[in-house]
Amino acid sequence: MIEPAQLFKCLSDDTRLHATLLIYLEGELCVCELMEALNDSQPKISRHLAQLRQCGILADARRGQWVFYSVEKNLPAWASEILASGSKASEKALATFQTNLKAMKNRPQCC
Amino acid sequence: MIEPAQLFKCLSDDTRLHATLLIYLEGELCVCELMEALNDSQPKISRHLAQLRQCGILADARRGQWVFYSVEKNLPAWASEILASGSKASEKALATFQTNLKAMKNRPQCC
DNA sequence: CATTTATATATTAATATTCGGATATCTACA
DNA sequence: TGTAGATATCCGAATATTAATATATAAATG
Repeated sequence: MIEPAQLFKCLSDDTRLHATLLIYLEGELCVCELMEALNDSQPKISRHLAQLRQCGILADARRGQWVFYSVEKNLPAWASEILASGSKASEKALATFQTNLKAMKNRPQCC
Repeated sequence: MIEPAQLFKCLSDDTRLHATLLIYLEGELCVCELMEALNDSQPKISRHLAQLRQCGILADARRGQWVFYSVEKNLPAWASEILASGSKASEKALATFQTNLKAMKNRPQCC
């Protein structure tokens, strides 16, 4: 089970914070979508997602070529509350990332 | 104004997390009370409190020999929500710290 | 004043984190 | 097979964080 300080540490880096919150809002995203939305390199995104998975915050599921990340279903209530509060706090940045997502060509889920 | 990732970084260390939440619950605590409650050294407690103050999470007020720390009044709503969720998550540890506090002899506020 | 108590800060050494670039793995499909 | 696309991991360098120890400041007290 995840400890409070561990969750906070995971969310203390902008790449991890924004990836987590965007996935929280969108339900499920793959690495290439996050690269596009956050405008970051593949190894950087992948490395941070691995950390979030290892801490039990995100779950991954491979479907074909893609690996989709979603928020771990069994997250404790307090952790979900923190994601909700964080989403409110990062509203503006998240809106930009969602705009980037919508502008993305050839998104995997469309196919 | 404090940024989400910055708040999370402040709360990602157990000393800072526990000090912040205990102050959040108790209203106001001085360094020597936190030393007793968290069972940590004076320089360690003081250094972490300074960091929390610099980030705008805590406010300090000297009264006589003692410096009392409290949660910054103008904290945004999302930040207060995170403290509330964190308190729930750390309920057990906080109960222990409160027990330590009650057992402390010569607490400054009593005088 | 001199001393004591409370708190803050500086220094140093150990450890941790982060990123970029290179490379490896895995899947789909010709 | 073999090639391409998507993702993961490894490595080294730069930077940041942390704790412990020592020292400094500030207020109370005799």
